[in-house]
Amino acid sequence: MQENLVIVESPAKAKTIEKFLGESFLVKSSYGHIRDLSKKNLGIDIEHNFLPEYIISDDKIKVVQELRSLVKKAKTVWLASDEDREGEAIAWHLAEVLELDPTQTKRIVFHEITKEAIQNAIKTPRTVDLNLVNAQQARRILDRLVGFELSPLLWKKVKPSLSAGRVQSVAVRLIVEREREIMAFTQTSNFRVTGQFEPNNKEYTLKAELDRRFEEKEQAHKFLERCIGASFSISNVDKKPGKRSPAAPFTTSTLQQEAGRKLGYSVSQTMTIAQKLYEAGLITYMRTDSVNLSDTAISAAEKAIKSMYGAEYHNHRQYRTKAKGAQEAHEAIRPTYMENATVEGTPQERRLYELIWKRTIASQMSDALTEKTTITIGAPSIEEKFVAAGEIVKFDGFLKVYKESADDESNEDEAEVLLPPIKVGEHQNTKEINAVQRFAQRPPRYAESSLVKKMEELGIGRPSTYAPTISTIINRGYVIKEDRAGFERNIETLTLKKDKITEKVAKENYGAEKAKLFPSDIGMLVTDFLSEHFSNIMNYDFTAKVEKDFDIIAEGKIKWEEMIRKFYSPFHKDVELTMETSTPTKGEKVLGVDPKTGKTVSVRIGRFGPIAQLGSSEEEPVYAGLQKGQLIETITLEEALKLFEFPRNLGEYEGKAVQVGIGRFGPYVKHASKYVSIPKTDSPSEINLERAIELIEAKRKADSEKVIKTFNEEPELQVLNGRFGPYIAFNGANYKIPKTTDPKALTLEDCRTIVESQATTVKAKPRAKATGSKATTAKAKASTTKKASSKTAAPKKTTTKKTK
DNA sequence: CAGTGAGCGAGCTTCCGCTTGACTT
Repeated sequence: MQENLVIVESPAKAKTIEKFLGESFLVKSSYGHIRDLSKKNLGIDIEHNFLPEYIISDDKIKVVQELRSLVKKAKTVWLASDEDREGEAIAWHLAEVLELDPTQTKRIVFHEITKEAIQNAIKTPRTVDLNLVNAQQARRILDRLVGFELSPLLWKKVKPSLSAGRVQSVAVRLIVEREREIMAFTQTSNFRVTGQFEPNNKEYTLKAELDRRFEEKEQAHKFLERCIGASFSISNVDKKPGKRSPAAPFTTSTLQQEAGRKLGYSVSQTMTIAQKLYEAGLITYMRTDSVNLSDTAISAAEKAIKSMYGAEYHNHRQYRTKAKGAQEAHEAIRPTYMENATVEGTPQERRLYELIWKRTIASQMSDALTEKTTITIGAPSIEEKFVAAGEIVKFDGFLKVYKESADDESNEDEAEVLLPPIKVGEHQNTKEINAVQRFAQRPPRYAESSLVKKMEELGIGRPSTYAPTISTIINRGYVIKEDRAGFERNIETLTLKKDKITEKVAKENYGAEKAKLFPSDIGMLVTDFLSEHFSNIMNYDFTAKVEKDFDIIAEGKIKWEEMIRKFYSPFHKDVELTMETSTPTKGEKVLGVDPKTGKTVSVRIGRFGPIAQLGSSEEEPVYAGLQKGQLIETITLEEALKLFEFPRNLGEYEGKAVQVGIGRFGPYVKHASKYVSIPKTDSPSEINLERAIELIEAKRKADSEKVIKTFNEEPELQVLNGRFGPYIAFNGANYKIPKTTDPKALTLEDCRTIVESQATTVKAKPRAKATGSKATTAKAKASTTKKASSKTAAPKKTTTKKTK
């Protein structure tokens, strides 16, 4: 019987810590917060000094029950939640619920999971810091007040089920404002001049850029004219040493950014994979804002670097966290064992692990040493100079392992350029000089990861909420994550070659977006509404300001109720005033008059999204939904009028009408009550009958090929041809067919084997029907289903989670 | 992987931060 009960936040952590403590210690987890404000109402009694009503969360009732009985048996209870505001509150709630005296109960903390750190912590316990707890209560209550007073306002004035909050509303604002910057951006261009030079013996070619750009084509042309016959020579050669230093180890935010840029993972994907690595004991905790590495980690990294790369590659470094509002309860995200450059696991897990390993190791490596060479080329008759710049790496240092990537993908000149040995004064012949039109870059749209970066900069949100916040603003329909096709533009080029100037126009694609965040109409409308009435909360530094107050509460200098009162009185007045005075808004905008019918054309937000309306509401108006990518803010009268052209009648095919329409999933052709999507390459307003028939026939063909195989003995099982290739459909779930297998040759027995082998890994949710019991007995018989039992079995069983 | 419009009204929606599973809608 253990006489000590230690409670931590995470079960994985509990497992590791238990190993470090003696036999007399039992380590359990609270699984995060165990209580929260009641959700049935506000959960705060405003009349009674903001008295919070805490209740045990539904999913924590069992946890609390177990802890209660363990507490009874234990002599000493140790509250070992994280050392930050939230962790302190968890400890306090535990003390309250488990009926422990918070002024007596032992509270311990550690920042790294090592035997030494934990034993040290046990030696130096303190009690719960009630001031810090109060700071957390203030944080929690403020967020509830803001969220639960603003959201109903939106239901009333804009649309039901919407939401607003200190974090999400500001995140949406960032995206809305960026979009408006892009709308306001006017494209400018200039002419960039580059020259290729070579000496008389043609030993090398030098590529150099002119030190000025020209606004107008005529200027560039005149410059090229001046170059004809000019006598160029090397006027200067300059060499300078440079260096580059590695980036700090990963925090949640930087891991999300790099995994997004380098591996293409979404923020939530990254977190799910990291969670797996953490649970397997391969990395430290993945929700952290700290760049700190423990002493043991630093020396393990040193050992690994010296043995793998040599002593000259090692450089001891200590990093400081600079993120706003960082609480540093954990270490940076790093491998548990530095000597393991790779681990076992799924390809995704392996790649993320390697990224973490490289980043951590590189952070303890030497600077890269470089040499920058700048060569200047000029002619007596020409004022401007050509400059060739090159950089070579003299010592690669940390670059041997890791290079950070940038948000904008436009650094294609990063490649190492080795410049030839060159003498000052050497004559250069002009091989070719080009003046190429260059367009200024518009501001970039946010990707998930760059939004997280921005939020962290502003101190909005925490490592545990970045991913959920992005899901929220997408689920509420404020923001859309998608790809958009680019546009085409002309690029003018002037070329001087053999004393002749020629002009050329080339086409260039630009502005294509991949997995970027776009604001929706509702996102823009809500942002404007909130900004108008609650500018303080929508301010980018609102969180930073209240954080300062929370810190003062944590120091015990003011009471949390006072701080909340000061915030709430004016805030609540604004809410009431807005509720009474502001008129409900659907973002309606009149675009003009339809020249054909003389009726008014307007756009607004309808029940199912943005719509265009032809005619006033009294006279049975015609509606048309806006298309993907169209916004109320920017749609023109002409674009709106086009929407009313649908559905278009193209004529008849096989005696039945052929129509073109635009639906929820984009443009489609309708024929004999069947629908065929129109591909992006076709324009729905220009498509003709002939082409439509082509699409109908193509769809028929695809449909006829859809069913590859069926079996009489088992009608529920089918081999089908889908978007991603052939697959097996069985009982409402789908199973992939190995690439090496010919789907046509599959027998029913083969199919059953495939279904069975994937039943546990891919499909964790087969339809729970009467067949369910049959399926499980079948599984129980099969010998390959160890995984199944551990996954479907109740978690209380200590079936080993070893899968490899 | 499937699918292609919008009446009426009652009842419900919602926050941020800690943590993992559960498994239908």
